[in-house]
Amino acid sequence: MENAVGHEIAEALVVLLRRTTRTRLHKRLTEGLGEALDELTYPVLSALARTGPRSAADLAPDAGVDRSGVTRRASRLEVAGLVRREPDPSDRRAHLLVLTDEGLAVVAELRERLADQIMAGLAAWPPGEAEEFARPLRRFTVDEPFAP
Amino acid sequence: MENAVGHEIAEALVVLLRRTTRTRLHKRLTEGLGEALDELTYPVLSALARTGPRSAADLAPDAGVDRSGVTRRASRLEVAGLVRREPDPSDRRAHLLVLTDEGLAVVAELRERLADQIMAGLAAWPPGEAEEFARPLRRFTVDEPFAP
DNA sequence: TATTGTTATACTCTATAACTATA
DNA sequence: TATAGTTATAGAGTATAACAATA
Repeated sequence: MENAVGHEIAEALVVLLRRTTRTRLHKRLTEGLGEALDELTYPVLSALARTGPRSAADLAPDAGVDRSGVTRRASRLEVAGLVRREPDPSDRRAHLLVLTDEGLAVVAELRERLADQIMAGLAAWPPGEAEEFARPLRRFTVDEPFAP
Repeated sequence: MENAVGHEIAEALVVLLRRTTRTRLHKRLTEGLGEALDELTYPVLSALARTGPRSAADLAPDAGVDRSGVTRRASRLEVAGLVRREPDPSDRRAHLLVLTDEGLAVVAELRERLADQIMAGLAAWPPGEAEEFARPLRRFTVDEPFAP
């Protein structure tokens, strides 16, 4: 077979990118953390934690929706007290979305859950293999796979 | 930091599982292969190629929708001539979804595209690293990550 | 004139619940 | 009675296009 490695990675990716993989993971992660937190609001919260306070327009590409989508999701998070809106000092048209203390705590909890979940799944792996896996996986995603 | 490896894999996964990653990939893969082929019908075609002829109910979990969703998507593929329905000899309630010759050709083309796309993105990697990455990635997905 | 956040509209896709036929 | 495929319905979420305010 030509390009066997490409095919092997491809097959794994198809499984990993299934819609149900994403949905299951997010459902499990956000379980019991309040109604505001689900598959839709999680990426907004997560992106905000990764990059710090940003406007909806800035956040949109990272959240995977357009700015109207960010508005809708952020409003749910705001009602739940996880996010607040602040005027942007450098642009009076814009608002900055900022994680509240409770929002920060929730993000920390989410990250712990995810990391634990993953390591639990890899518990049967030989020692050191997880580390060896993490490095190229990280590089693979940093290369912005399938970017436009 | 506690469980650093878990956190590292987690961060990479969050990026990889973004809705836009999935959408972009499928859009690029199915480009120019006819209107019937898109993000929705691709998983049906792909699962069918992986497992051989199956009923809609059987296929549903792999396609990530319920059986009514499989019916809708399979009907689009049938109109396009990529899939045909055959009576199930062992159960007269069921129909088997079968790839046509054209469907098989399209799947082969899709697989080539995906594998090429991936290897192109990894072209800058040191020799042998792609192979080292493929093995644990495959194991990771085979372990049914985040299964119920 | 362009871009901000927000909202209303039209559209797509889904799961649910029906339905008939068969196990 | 339960399960097959299919279809209609209701609900959720999106992008698009508007809007007023600011750049």
